Amino acid sequence: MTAPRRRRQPRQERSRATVERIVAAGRAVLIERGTEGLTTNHVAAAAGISPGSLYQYFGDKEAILDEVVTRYSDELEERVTGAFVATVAVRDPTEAVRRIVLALVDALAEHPALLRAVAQRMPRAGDDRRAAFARRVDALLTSTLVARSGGATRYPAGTVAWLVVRTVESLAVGFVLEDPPLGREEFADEVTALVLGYLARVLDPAP
Amino acid sequence: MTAPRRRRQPRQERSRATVERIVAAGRAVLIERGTEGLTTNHVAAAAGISPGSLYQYFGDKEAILDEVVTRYSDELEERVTGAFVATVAVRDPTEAVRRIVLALVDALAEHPALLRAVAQRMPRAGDDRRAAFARRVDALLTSTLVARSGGATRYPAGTVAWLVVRTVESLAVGFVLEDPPLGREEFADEVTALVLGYLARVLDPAP
DNA sequence: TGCTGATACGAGTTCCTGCTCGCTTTCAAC
DNA sequence: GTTGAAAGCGAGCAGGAACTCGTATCAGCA
Repeated sequence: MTAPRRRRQPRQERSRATVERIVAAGRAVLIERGTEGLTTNHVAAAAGISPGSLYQYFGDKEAILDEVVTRYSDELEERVTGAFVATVAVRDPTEAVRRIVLALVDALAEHPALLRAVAQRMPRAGDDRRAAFARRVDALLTSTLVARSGGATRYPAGTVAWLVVRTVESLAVGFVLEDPPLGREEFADEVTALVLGYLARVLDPAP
Repeated sequence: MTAPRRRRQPRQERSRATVERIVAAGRAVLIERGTEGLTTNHVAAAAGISPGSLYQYFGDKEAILDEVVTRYSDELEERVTGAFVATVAVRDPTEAVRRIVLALVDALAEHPALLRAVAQRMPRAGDDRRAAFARRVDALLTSTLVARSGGATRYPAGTVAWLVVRTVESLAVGFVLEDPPLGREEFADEVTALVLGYLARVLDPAP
């Protein structure tokens, strides 16, 4: 049996605030000290709380990290989704893709340290969170593709979406975390060219 | 002062073999138990050696991991370079790119566990190894691009190489580590289409 | 106001890690 | 055969991590 992720449901307002403080502290420690420096004592100290209190609400250290990552993922997803939505009215595909790419880059660039910490966790096999996240974005893109192309695709849209999403994601992450040889605008232009070049080739019924 | 990476130069044949056993054991433990399970005791046990003997040749645990990662990187680089070389004679760009992609995927797929362990280390900021590796592949691609295009590029070849290399690399890693919705051959075709679509668009002097 | 369960505390327990050091064994050179 | 440096050993040390538990405080209610 694994430890319970949550020990107690906070009932009073006070304890709900404590949970928030713990999560915020976890995020802060992750940003300041990285994955290595994320110890329960550090988190407790940063939250202005005793180590024991952590375990009132979280089964173990991992559960805290999980919560932090989940919220961060949700935040990112919200912004990306927002960019998609804000873009449905944009006729020009180039402009649409460009905007989405920029939204992603900007979202990621807000907390490079957090992104780095999360990226380190990402490649885990059984990580449902990342998989679920990617799948939702896949679905988003898939439906967009189908809508824009009128359903006339040579390949299953899911496959195309998988490639495009991972391409854009990893390029954006790389752009934020490494020091790339191009600027933000230029990056967006290039990625847009990359994506559209591929989509044009793949979506057109007649190659 | 940081610990010395190597303590003693092995003089006798016996000790040189010990170093090899340590590195091999480190690799094996990394594959079997992942980054978490890579403890000095485990490595020593796997090498059939006492913990103390590790420190005759390696300054600390990190130095062992470094050596394992270095050798793995070298191995990968060699195979990728080999694919590039074996491909210079191939006229058809589609076929050339396809072969290189397949070589990369196959190389990565040989030890998914090792790849996962290494990928986890990768996103570290100050990691020179990965940066150096990527830079060498960049250079390789850059020169290939310049050679094939006759020097007539709209963009600095280095920028193009950065994008292409990171795209292919991360797609290949994703293909091996996640469970992707396409097979090996199909994957190679799609990545080739993606890359060539971009290169065609970017390299042609007249769009 | 006094009672009760929820909340918070934090020193302490347990465990396991990386690493050391004094000793023993091996072996090449003389 | 002798010898001394190289190689190897492995119990054990120091440290720090995650986590516990007996105690104290607090908020809301009769």
